[in-house]
Amino acid sequence: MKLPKTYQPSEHEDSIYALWEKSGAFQPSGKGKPYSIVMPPPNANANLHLGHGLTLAIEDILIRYHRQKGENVLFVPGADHAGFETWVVYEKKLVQEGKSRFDFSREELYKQIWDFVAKNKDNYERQFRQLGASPDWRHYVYTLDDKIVKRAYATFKKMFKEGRIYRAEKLVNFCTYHGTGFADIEVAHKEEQGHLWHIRYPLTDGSGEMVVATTRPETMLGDTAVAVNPGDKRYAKLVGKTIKLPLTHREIPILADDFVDMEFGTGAVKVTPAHDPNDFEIGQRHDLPLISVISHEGKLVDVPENYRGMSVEEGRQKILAHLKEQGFLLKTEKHTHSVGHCYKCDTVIQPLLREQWFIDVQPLAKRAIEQLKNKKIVFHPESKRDQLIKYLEGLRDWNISRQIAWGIPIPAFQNVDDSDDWIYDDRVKEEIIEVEGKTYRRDPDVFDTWFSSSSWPYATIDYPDGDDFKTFYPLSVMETAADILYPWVSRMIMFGLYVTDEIPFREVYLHGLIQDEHGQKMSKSKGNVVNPIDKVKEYGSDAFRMGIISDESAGKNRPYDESKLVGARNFANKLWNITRYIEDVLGDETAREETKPNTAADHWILSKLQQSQKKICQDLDSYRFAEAYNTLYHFVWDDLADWYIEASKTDPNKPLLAYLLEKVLILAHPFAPFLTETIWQTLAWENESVLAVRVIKETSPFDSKQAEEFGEVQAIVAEVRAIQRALKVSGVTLQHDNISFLNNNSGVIKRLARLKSVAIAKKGSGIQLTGTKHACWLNIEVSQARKYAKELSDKHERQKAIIKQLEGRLANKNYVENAPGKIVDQTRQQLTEAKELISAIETEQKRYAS
RNA sequence: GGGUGAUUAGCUCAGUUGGCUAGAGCAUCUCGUUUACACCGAGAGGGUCGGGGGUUCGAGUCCCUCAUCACCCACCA
Repeated sequence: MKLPKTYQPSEHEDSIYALWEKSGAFQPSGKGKPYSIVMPPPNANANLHLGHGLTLAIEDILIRYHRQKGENVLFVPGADHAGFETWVVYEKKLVQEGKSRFDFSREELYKQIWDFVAKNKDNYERQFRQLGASPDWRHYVYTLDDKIVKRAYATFKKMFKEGRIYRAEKLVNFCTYHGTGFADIEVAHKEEQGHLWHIRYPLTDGSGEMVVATTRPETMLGDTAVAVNPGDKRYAKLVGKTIKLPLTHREIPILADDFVDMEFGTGAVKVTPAHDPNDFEIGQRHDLPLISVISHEGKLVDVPENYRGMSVEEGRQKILAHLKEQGFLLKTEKHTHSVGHCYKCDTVIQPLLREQWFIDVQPLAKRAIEQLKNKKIVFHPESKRDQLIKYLEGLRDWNISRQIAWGIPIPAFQNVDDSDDWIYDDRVKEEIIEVEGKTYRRDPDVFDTWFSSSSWPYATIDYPDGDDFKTFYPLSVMETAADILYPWVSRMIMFGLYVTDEIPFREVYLHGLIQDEHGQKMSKSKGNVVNPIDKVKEYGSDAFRMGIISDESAGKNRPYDESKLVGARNFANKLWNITRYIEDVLGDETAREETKPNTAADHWILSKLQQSQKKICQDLDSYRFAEAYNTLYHFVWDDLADWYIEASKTDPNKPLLAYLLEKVLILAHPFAPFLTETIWQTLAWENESVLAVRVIKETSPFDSKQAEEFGEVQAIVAEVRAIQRALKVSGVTLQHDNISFLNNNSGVIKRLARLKSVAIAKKGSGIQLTGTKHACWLNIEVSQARKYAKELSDKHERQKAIIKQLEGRLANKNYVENAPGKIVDQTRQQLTEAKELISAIETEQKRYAS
């Protein structure tokens, strides 16, 4: 025996992977229909988590399966510099070392982080190999590669020239800890228990007061108006008058604006255009001045001296205390509201005025929405399409500037003498450039990472002139995590249409989050993170892959379940042992080209193979990974191992066994690439043959009538086993009146049912089987068999119930008239069979009763 | 405030256009060492498909409603 008793993944995986790479198995074949997937680039600097494991499992199953269909397959691997994410990690490291980002110039920081990431990048590439991913590594792309940066610049330039990108001073979501702005979508909103403070604002003319309600009293120092609804009778007379703002004594107008909700609070709103997006818009409509009272460091500035330099929270307390002292604070209410936080450090996001680059997204969104509505892209799950459309419809302009060092520098320069004069230029290594006799200074900011990754589907394959682009675009599938539908998928679609005039991919498959076993989100802080590489080491790469997809359903979050990995490990071992057995039986006889099914079992297993292969292919074509795996599992374990191989032990059909093994290895390959290739290489049935590039072919023909007859064998075996168990007998003989079917299958039945023999006899005494159309009986004394009467009577009851139900159905005129003829016939057929069965049971019962 | 998904066996989940007695894996229990495999084999038990209503000859599946849970979006001062 060449193979050891259990499959030891770690002994084979590395060398098998090396073999694949050396053989060129992962390269596009250049023949057949193009099929392409570009990997969502994982953060090059981070450790893999289960999400990566799932992503690669799904993508690699698709990729390997499409290779097996004979397609021209391109799988592009990549890695992400992950701008802000990595920046945060690096900054933490600096802090641990007692340094800070302020100790270095941006250029120095960029260089340091580049080296820092470079060290970790190899780590993740190795881990992808351990997971069995089969990309063409020659195509490896890093998000800071020249071609990606150039593409980002080309897009920026096009948008800049066409007026799709503009520079403006607007309110930006700003994290005062990290010192950078964010796009709307990056802000993490949280429900918080806060307060609604009612503050008296006295009229300047002394004729009374207004009461405003606010959750952020500290911003009152930047108020430039009080607004009421134009239809609010309570305040109609006051519109046009002015307020004397408490604490600062600044005079501000009372104005009417539709935005104000009469029902909320007091119906009067303080307007702080520099620190609230709604107020900003009111300010624009009414031409109000902008007074910034919070700095980018989160301190109060441009305020009366006694508040200056305080943090927002300190200032709030101080101001409230003063308002109270001076009798301006009318009341304090509890109030829950949603507050934006930095998703990394949890600092409250401040809307701050800042000049940034924005993309005018609605025109881009419009095109995307059109294509989505026309179903030009297929979604799995389908429901995500409408969600995406809704999102795009409400999308506001996208802030793409980030004030961090780690990222792609924005290729824009500002005239030092004219702050409104911005030009595009890609000489980003220069801080100062001269153009047409004017001096320009580079924008110190970098792009939002998502800006460059929006071009990922075509930038990676060399748009516009590369051969890959011409062959493989649009991509076949974009497979990624459901939670980046908005930040990434939406933008790839918008950018793809804008830049290439085509949808970037034909289908989108979104997978859900893998939570911990209790349904909690996995996170470092909770300490419930599972490292996929640990699991690969524990159970094998294939077991990890099969286990992780065995519950997969598009778009659905689901808990991690280690027992699935154990089950998959056992399945891998089952396949291993099937191989050991077949190899042992075959010896040197490995011919398998011509299958000649002889027995009912032979025909039956070929029919099962055909059904299973068809089902697996259909399931994979429709992204039903768990179903496909399940079909494979049951074909291999139940049909092949438990029935066919056991049946074949009496008289093995060697070419057929060899044929079945090869077929199974091919079918199982996308699910268990290492195991199947290891087996294939160990068998060495063909020289220089790599399983990974073999294609799925039509299965061998069989006779379906004979295949069906194996069902009788199974029925007889099952009943004999049941009787023997019930009566605790063994060594019995099955007798029949020279029936050819039983003669033909006697060896198999004897073996599977653990009989002493199958013999010909004249209708004799003993227990007659009731579950088969063939008359046969066991040589067990009726007296002894009486013990079996209970089982028989249970069986009788069950049959009676079935008959009653079927008869009832057929007695229902409406059913017979309205149900399709096929269904009604089926019911009649069932009734006939049930009656035959019950009469056989009754005959037996009478014999015991005597 | 808006949206999406979920609710099926003890646990984790399938159940594709409504149609055999609702399935699987794990767990539990019984029996078993038989030319690969105890990471095994043969079996068994376990479900009023979240509640209520409706459509239909027929509903886990379609419609309405209620409840619970989860997630996402949102500029409610």
